[in-house]
Amino acid sequence: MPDIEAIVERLDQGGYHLTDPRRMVLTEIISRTTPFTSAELLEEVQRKAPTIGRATVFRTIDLLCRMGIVQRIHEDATGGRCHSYLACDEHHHHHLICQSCGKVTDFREDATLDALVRTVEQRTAFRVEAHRLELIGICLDCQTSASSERVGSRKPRKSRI
Amino acid sequence: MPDIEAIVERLDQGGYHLTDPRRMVLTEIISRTTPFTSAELLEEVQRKAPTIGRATVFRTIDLLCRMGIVQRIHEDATGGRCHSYLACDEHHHHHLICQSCGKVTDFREDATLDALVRTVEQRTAFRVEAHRLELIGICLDCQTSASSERVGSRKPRKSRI
DNA sequence: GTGAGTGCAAAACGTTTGCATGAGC
DNA sequence: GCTCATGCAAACGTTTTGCACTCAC
Repeated sequence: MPDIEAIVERLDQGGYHLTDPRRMVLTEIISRTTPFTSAELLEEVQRKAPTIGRATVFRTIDLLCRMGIVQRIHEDATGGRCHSYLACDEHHHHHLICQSCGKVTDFREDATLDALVRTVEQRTAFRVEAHRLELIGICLDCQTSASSERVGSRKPRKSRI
Repeated sequence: MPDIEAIVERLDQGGYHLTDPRRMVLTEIISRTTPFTSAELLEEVQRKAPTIGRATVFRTIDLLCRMGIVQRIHEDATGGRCHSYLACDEHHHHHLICQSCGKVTDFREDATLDALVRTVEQRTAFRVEAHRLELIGICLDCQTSASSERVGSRKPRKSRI
């Protein structure tokens, strides 16, 4: 949960102006604790402030990504683009994603992971410089609330086959 | 490295025809050992066989994804779309991605990871059902070939800021 | 006042779809 | 011959860009 004042400070230091649309988008972003798509953010921003243009929303997301305030959830090593974002603090951590409600929790568990990395390095002669770990499962809330109704069915998407 | 005969067999069993364009795209896909984007695949396929249409390439990728022969590298829990693919075997494994040459190696290291998962489960009350781990680093080849020239500069992309 | 930021509209992209034609079984 | 698959082009949704205007500093 980043602090809006700290972000404003950093914007200022970077020579960026703090405009009303910027503040609006920023506020909306950091209020979210689950990953959001640009479309969702755009919709919400325009619902609250219809005058704000699409481009501004995208430009603000982009700026915040570059500042490290927002993460592309699956920013990857191959250059592909993904469409989910999440505001998060800057410390190294991993995500625990609830597949039922989409809630994302952070966790840190680097002791075990470091051991794993060392093992893999020895075995493969790879020099590991970064890692990305995501655990996908069911959060406590969803476990209890869905003890009867079957979970495991993700957000329904265009089904084929 | 999947075997083309086995895939053809599975296509057949699924009632799918083995057409020339399909074979062409399939061959191209399984010959790749590093992740590829649809654009790269499309370009290569059309370079070798200009008559093959975009849609066919996309439809073939899609079909192979559904059959589990191709993985969306960052298919995610939030519904976003990503654009990198990789042909890979069906066993559970993780990817070791060379940030210098893009080569992807598989590894399995579930003992350590299982321990980690258990730790996190206890700590967070999350029930973990799946995980995704990627290690990013430098493969042996790139370590030796680039011992003088500085690595760390990824594929140059539109640079901002 | 000046440069950064904005809204708008249009362009650019990657991907999907509808449809008539063509190929596999 | 029946179906599945194809190529084409148009549609679609998302993101970026060009531009004149506006606002924060």
